[in-house]
Amino acid sequence: MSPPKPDRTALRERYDRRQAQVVLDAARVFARQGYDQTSVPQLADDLGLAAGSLYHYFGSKEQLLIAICDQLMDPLLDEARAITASDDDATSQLQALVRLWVAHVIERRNHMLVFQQERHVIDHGDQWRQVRDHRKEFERLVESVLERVHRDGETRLADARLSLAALLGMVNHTAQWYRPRGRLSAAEIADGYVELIVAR
Amino acid sequence: MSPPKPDRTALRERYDRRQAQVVLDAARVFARQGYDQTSVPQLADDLGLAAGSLYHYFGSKEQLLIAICDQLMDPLLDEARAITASDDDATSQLQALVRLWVAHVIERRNHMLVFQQERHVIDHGDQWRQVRDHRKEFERLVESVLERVHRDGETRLADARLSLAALLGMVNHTAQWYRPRGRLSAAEIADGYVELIVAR
DNA sequence: GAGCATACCGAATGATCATTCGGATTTCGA
DNA sequence: TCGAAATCCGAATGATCATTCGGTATGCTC
Repeated sequence: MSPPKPDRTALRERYDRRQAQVVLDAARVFARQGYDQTSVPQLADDLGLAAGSLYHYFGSKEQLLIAICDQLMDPLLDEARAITASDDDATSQLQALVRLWVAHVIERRNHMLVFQQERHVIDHGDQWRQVRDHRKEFERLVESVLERVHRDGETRLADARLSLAALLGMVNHTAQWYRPRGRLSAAEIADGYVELIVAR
Repeated sequence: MSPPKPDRTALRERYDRRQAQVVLDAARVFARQGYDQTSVPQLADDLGLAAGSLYHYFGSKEQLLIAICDQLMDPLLDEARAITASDDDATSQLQALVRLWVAHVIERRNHMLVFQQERHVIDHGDQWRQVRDHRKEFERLVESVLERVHRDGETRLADARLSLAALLGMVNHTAQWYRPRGRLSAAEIADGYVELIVAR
């Protein structure tokens, strides 16, 4: 792993772009074959590279896995922060948040599948603190919005934490059944989920 | 793998019991460490056995994984069949089904976690047809009950298939957050889920 | 308690894997 | 177009793993 050294901006950008593309492609392969069942030479083959070349972009197979999780969580977390910082009422924030979230899960379906498959590594690994923290922060954002909806008397369930668990479950599960060109759009799915949680 | 040959019933039973216990223990270890990250010698060690001894009960590591999935799905499917064969109205059947299902997911939490982690193997492997078929049949049972609830005009969502996806997501996700001695009982959780889906 | 099938052991085997590295090739800046 | 840096290659390395097998220990049946 040896990214360009000085401030050669153009080179740096090319490197970053290529790296991001490798992450994207690797997510697709891992989602289908499994992270552990995919050897590095085989992965490189699928990406049109040689085994050694991958190590130009990633120090190890595990760091590649971390990069997949970062590519999933970082932009989601950024946008979620923006939504929850707005002045809208809690229920509107919840709807915006779930729409964003579902769209993200669908767009990065492969990342989600890898993320879920490797839950045990993420939960226990030493190098995984940042990924864990980001997931935790995102869940806390959803939780706090949901608690405000609850205080406004607009949740269906008496227990706000059960609402949270249910919402986490259904949204994240979307990655496993959604197919492009399906009957429902991301927004329709998201609005359905919100309708289940929120009392009208 | 050499189970007792003739009809020595007592021996056969002892063998089966021990085998089932190995499956149970293996599920716990795999849920924590991951199936691929757990070597057979290490697994054997955790079970208080030697590596070779495991092969007395299982022809391969993959067959052990299949046994874990069978131990999860088979009893669930049997009980689900009984519920959906009853004369109760659709909504009552749905509640009974979800209660059973949540209780099962909680009781066999480790199996569920392994099942979810190894989704890609189950989906694509050759020896996995039976596990796939059983999962499919269970989902169809839930689907058909849900469709009847829908026809009775008692679902919250206009789309019965979205209700199904949401329900599958939240129930299965329960394995990931439930802790024994938690605030909510299995039945309370199940009833909460049903409350979200069904219009009162 | 003799005889025997079962239950278990653990070192040996062969395959596979992640990673390394010396060098070939390509691309970029000037 | 030229030199240097970046990119890529792929065979070699050392470790790890699933599985096997020849053998011992255990405990049931008679």
